[in-house]
Amino acid sequence: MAMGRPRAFDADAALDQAMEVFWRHGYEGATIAQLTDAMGINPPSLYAAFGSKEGLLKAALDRYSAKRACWLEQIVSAPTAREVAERILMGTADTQTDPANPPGCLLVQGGLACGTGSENVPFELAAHRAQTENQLRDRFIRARAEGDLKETADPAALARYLSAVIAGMGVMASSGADREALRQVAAVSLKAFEEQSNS
Amino acid sequence: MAMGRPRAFDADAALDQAMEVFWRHGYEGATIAQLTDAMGINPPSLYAAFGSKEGLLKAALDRYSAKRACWLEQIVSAPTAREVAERILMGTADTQTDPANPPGCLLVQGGLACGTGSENVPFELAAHRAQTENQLRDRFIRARAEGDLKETADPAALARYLSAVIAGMGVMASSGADREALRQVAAVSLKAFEEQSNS
DNA sequence: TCACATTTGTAGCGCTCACTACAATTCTGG
DNA sequence: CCAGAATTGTAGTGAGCGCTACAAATGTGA
Repeated sequence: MAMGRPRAFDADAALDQAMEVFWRHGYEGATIAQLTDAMGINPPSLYAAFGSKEGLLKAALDRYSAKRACWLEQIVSAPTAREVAERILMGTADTQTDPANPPGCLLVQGGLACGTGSENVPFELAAHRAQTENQLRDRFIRARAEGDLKETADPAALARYLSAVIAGMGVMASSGADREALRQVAAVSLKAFEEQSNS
Repeated sequence: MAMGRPRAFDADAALDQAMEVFWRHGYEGATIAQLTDAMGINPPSLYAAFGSKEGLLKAALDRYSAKRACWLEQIVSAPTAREVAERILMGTADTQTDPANPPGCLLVQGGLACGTGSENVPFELAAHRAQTENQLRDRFIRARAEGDLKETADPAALARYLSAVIAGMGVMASSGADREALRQVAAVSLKAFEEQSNS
């Protein structure tokens, strides 16, 4: 048996470039030509490795989520629910205005509404956003069990709330809001949290 | 002088239909064929009346904002800042899940990131979103002057916060969140407000 | 009634899109 | 060193995009 010509590009590095293009232009706004240019490969290589434009997006989303997972681990390991909220809100304000990346969040700007033939792209993004919300909810359930959140607090509602604020910050960042503006939003959001907290 | 053949369609009614298409599919996802079908006219009529696809979007956005303006007037006429916040949050939860419209908000799903040639579409949407934020800010400045908000409260930050939460609710609604979920978010958001309020 | 101004419907323009056929290239197993 | 397997670069493919030329239709003013 022969094993064939080896791939001449690094799939993860190429995915990082594709991620940035989707992030900046959205799924429908990103063209194959832009993607292949950024990835430094030709269309046949792209299709051999990822199957389709949508397949490439899914791979990029998985990579995005994988990177994000470590970051989230750090955040939910904070000692109290209030501190989890503070870290994720302030952290979001910083990462969404990090000049190393396009402004905002790939999971928001990637595409909330798409044309015929790409109807499942928005669902795909939503599924990834839900990961964060679920992780927060689980953390807050634990926080309530530990007496760290009031008995009357609703962990799922709090997680959903943070998820909404984070998405909203992404919308603001995508239209040019600066870091200070996002931190202000984070600071106000946090006040809603302190009311539910025992710490 | 002759006045020419009169237009055979109602521009506002046609704009309502176009608005819905942009709302559901986003700017780039909406095709001229879908738009003309929904509007009940042919392409030349569309281009004679609105100039271009982007011109049509702007007209649809203006109409969207005009309708929204009355609604907002009602809201900022509430007696206290806290009640303004409650009305706009709960009202948003309802309108963004109104089955008469596509879910979410046109100013969010219309297009946060677009491809080459449509770079100003996201800015256009952002400008319309800013109208709401400015109106809220002005209302909160007044509220603080009236002693209705604490002296330490920052009207601009509060308006920005509400604007972010509303955008975040739009993101959630676009991916299928139901009315109850949005109301939960609204309820939690409101707690951040009560802390700044004297009523 | 007739010249003129404007809209309408038909048909199709050039262009770019996502995607691929194909042959040359580059590797491994024997 | 060669046969086979996989990737690479070139050069397109058909389809759908935003948009428009053109002639027929429909109104107004003189």
